[in-house]
Amino acid sequence: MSRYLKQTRILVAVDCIIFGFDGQELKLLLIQRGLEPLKGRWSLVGGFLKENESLEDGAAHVLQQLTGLQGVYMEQLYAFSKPDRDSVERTISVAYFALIDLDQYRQQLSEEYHAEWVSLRGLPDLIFDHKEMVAEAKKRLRYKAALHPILFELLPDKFTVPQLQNLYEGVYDSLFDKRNFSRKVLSTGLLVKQKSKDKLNSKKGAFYYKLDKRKYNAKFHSFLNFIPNPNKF
Amino acid sequence: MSRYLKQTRILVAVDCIIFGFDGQELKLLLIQRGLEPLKGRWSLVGGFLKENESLEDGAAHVLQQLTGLQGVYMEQLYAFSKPDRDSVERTISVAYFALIDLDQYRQQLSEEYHAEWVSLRGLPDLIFDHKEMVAEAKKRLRYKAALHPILFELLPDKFTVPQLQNLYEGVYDSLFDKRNFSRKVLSTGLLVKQKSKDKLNSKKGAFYYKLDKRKYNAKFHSFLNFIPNPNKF
DNA sequence: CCAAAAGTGTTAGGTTTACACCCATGT
DNA sequence: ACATGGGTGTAAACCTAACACTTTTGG
Repeated sequence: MSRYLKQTRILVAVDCIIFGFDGQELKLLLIQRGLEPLKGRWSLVGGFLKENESLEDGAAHVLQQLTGLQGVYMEQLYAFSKPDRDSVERTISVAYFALIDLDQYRQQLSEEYHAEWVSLRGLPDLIFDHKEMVAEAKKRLRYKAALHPILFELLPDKFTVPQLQNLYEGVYDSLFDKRNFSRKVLSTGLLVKQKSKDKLNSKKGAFYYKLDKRKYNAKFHSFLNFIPNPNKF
Repeated sequence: MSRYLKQTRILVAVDCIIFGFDGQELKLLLIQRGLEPLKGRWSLVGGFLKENESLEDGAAHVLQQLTGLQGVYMEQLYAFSKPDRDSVERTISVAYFALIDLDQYRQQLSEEYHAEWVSLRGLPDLIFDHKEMVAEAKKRLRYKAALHPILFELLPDKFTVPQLQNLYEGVYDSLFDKRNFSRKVLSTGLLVKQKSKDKLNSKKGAFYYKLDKRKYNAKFHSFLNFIPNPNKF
């Protein structure tokens, strides 16, 4: 293979903003950095792009290494490229955000990486421009969730409507009317009511629902308007 | 400065999908490639990222070199990274799309680059994965224009409502009801009616409008819903 | 005077919001 | 029996879409 002459080759990294929901609040999966410099400081999960990998592959590898999970929802967020963003060497980083069902992932939290789920409020300091990346990811998540049923990716297979509302309220840091919320959600036809109830969060119990995968895939790109007054956000 | 050891450094390019509107239809600014291989084949405008440049800077430089324009609307589209996407050498390319007022740019079309405005229907073959980039850019433009007043960036300072509708109809390849369209558009409060009329396109003449820059900036990120039945698209 | 494009109003249907009470059950 | 959270209905305001006729003027 020939090459382009006299051009600068640059390190390319992938960083993943991994959101999870524990039923109460939104969390981020962070690690304590393993290499010097800045060893021990909090950081997003990431890695350098390998010779024969696409960015999508790279992001999937990063996630799989850390969580063991595959087939997780992931989306390219943005390519960050300020020349001095990495203090060691010039690196551009393409950030991806991932949504994972925190329940499905209770395994070893890869001791090896000192990974932890950290509440989105009160994040610790992060290295480089990772804080900016997280801010962008939050913005994008809010934007997208206002229009598309993306937040289901954060929930387990079976979930209740109050749980779902809780999640939306967490993401938008507001309270929604439960009558309007459940009507809107159910009217999409995306949910299939189950016979069983979740009895953990109330005495009466709340019915479980499952996603109708077929309709979910079909309507994923439709504009659905789950939250009231979206222009407030 | 120290460096990361044993990591692969990769060529990083910036490619720009430049949309323009000539009053009739949407066009793309393409060039005939200057370097071998594939010399003379149609290509997006692009360049390699320089040592001390951010991607945003790189994209702005590319655009400025070709058109002489600055301060143009631009947005990062996506980082394309298939290992074999460039047949010469592995390169990742971060694509940006730009919207420019074709009138404001009637100058030399930089003979030097063999640039041309090409109609979006019936594009020629493009090198590498540039066709895919264009397809993504079209998708993004439609998506975004359904929600935000982004298409004004393609119009001259003064424009008429029928011209604006024309543009929307071009982007969505459909016809909209002019009564509903003008009501929606005017109800945003974004437009300021001028005294003068455009008499080129009709005998009666159509009033010119200008953007209220203040309100435009304020409402740019609001959800505005300019087109009917957005879920059709 | 005619063709061509601009401009404008109404109504019906649907969607969104605000709001309050009853239900089931574990303690 | 009571506290807790789950579940449901209605009416008013608003928004969207469908639809047709009049105006202006250059040729």
